[in-house]
Amino acid sequence: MTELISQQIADLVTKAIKKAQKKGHLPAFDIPEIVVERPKQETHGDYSTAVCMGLAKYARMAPVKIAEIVVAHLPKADFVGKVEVAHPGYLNFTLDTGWVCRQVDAILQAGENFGRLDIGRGKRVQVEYGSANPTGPLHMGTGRNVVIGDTLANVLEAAGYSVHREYYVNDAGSRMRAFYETLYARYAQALGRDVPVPEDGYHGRYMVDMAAEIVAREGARFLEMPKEQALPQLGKLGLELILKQAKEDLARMSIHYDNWFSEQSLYDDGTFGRVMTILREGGYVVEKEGAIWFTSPNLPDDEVLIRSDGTPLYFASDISYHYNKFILRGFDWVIDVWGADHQGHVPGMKAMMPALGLHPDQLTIILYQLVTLRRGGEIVRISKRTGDIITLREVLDEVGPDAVRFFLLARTADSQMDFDLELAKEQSQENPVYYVQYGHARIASILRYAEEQGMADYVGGDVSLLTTPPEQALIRKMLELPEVLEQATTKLAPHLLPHYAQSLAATFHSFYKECRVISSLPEDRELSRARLKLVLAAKVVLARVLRLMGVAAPERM
RNA sequence: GCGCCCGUAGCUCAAUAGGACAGAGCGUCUGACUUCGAAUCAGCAGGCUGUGGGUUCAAGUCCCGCCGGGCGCGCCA
Repeated sequence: MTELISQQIADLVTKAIKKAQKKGHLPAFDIPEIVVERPKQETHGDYSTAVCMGLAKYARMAPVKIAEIVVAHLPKADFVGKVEVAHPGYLNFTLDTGWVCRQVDAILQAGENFGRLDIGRGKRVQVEYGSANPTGPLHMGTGRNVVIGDTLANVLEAAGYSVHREYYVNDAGSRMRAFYETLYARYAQALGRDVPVPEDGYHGRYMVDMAAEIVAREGARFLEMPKEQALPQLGKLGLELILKQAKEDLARMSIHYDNWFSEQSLYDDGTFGRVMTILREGGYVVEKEGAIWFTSPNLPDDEVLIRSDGTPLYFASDISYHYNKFILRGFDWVIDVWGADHQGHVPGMKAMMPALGLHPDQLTIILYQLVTLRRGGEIVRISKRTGDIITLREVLDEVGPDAVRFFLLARTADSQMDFDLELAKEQSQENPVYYVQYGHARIASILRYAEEQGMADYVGGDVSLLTTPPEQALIRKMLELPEVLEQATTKLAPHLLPHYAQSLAATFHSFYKECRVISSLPEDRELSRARLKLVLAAKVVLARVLRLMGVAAPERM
C-alpha cells in the first residue's frame, strides 16, 4: 500500500502550523485542508503548497512570513531534501536525492502492486457500463462508454475498492419487441416471403445477415409455426448472436465483465413486483390518467412508471434494477456510465434512491458526451434504426484495439469528440499509445541484451548511484503514479492515465538517450547494474499504466 | 423557451477542488544513429484560453450577460 507523498507533506505542514501556534509564533485559527500539488515548473521543486497565501487573512501576517514560520517548525522527514519559501508565499518541497534513489528498490519490491491505494477500503462498488439495447452491433458510442467504464473500474480496483463490472442487457421492453419483429421479417424475406420490416424496426444490413445465418442453421422451421410462437424463439437466437458478437468485440478490447444482467430476469423473479409494492407503500406512487406515476418531493414533475396499457417503462425497471443492486446484492456504491443523451433520466434516478431507503450519493451517474462519427469529414449518424452505422468492430479492424482504447480514453468524458474513421486509420500509426508501448518494448530489449552480455545479475545493483538529472527525473516521474491514481479515483477521471503514460514514456526515452544503460567498460559495471534496476522499475510502472488502460504491454513490437 | 456539456497553438487535446512564465502529441522547420530498438532524442516557431463584465492576494478554472457548437426537455430508449 502506498502512502501518498503529497499526503505526508500535508501532514508535515499541519504539524508545523500546530507547533507554531502552540509556541505562539502563529495566532490561533482553524487549519484548513492542506492542498499539496506538483508544480509545473521544475525550479519550484517536486511538491508545493499555496496554503500560506490563504492563511494570511486569518493570521493577519504576510504569506511569506507565515511560510517562513512553517518551515522553521517543520518536522524532519527522510524523504524531504529541501524546503524553500517562494514569493508570494509558496512552500516548495524537493525530494531528497538519496531517498529518491531508494524508491527504485521500493518499486521493484512492490512490482504489480506499485501505486496501489487504500482509498476504497474494500468498499463494494459496482460499475455498470456498455449497457445498451441488444438490438445491433456495438458502435463507437458504446466504445467510448465501455472504455471509460472499464478503465474506471481498473482504477477503482487499484485504489482499494472491491469492484464488480456489469453489463445490463435490456432484453425486455418495446425495443426488444421491435428487434424480434425485424428479425422475423428478415427471416421470412430470406425464405422468399414478402414480410415488411416494421417502421420502428431495425433497418440495418446486419439484420439481413443475421437472418441469413439463422436460415442456414435452422432452416425454415420458424415459418411453419404461428408467428406469435416463432417470435420469441427466433428472438432468443437473435439475442444470442448479438450478445456473442458484443462479447467478442469487448474481448478484443480486453473488456471482461463479472456479470451480464438480464432485465427480463427482474420480471421473472418477482423483483419488479416487489419494488412496485415498496414504492406504493412508501407513498411514491400515484395513479392518474390511467397510468401509474412515480411521485417524489425531490422531483419537479411526476414520471410515468407504467403506461395506461399496463406495460412498464424503462424507468420502472431501472428502479427495480437498482433495488437489486443495492438491496439484494448489497453494493455500497453504484456507478452507471451513460451517454449524454440519457441526461434527462438522472433526476428521476436520483429521486428514486430515497424511495428505496438509499442516499442519492450512493448512485453516481457518469455522463459522457457523445461521439460524432465522420467518414472522410462527412457526418455519419449512429442510429441502429436507420442502419447507417460504423460498427466498433469495423473500427477495431481498421485501427486496432490499443489505439482505439487510447484514443477514446484520452479525453475527458465532459467534452464531445469527433471520430473520423478515415483520419483514425491514417493516424493510427501516429497514435501515442505506440509511443508508450515502444518504451516498454525498448526496455524489454535492453533487458534481453543485458542477459546476452552476461549482466543478468543486476538485482544487487546499488541504486544510490542514480543521481544524475535524467535518472532522478525518471524515478520522480514514476513516483507520480500513485497520485495520478488518486486523482483519477477521486475525480472519476480515467483520462488522466493516458496523459501520464505519455509523460512517463517521454521521460524514459529522454533518459535513454542521455544515459547509456549497459556499458562495456569495466569501470562502469556498477553503474550499469544500477541502471538496469532503474529501467526494470520503469518497465514495471509502464506495464502497470498500460494494464490499467486495458492496453497491451508488448515485449517486442 | 428552459436544463446539462463544451469553446484553449494550424489540427486533436491537457492543465491536479482558484495558484507561480497556460502544457503535450500531430503537423511545419533545424539538428542527432560505426555500441543497449531512430516507432527515438534535442531544439525553433506557433496563444488577448470565443467575447464583455464581476468576485479574489491570485481566474482557462468561480458568478452574470452575450456569441458559437453538441445533447436533452415523451404513457421513447
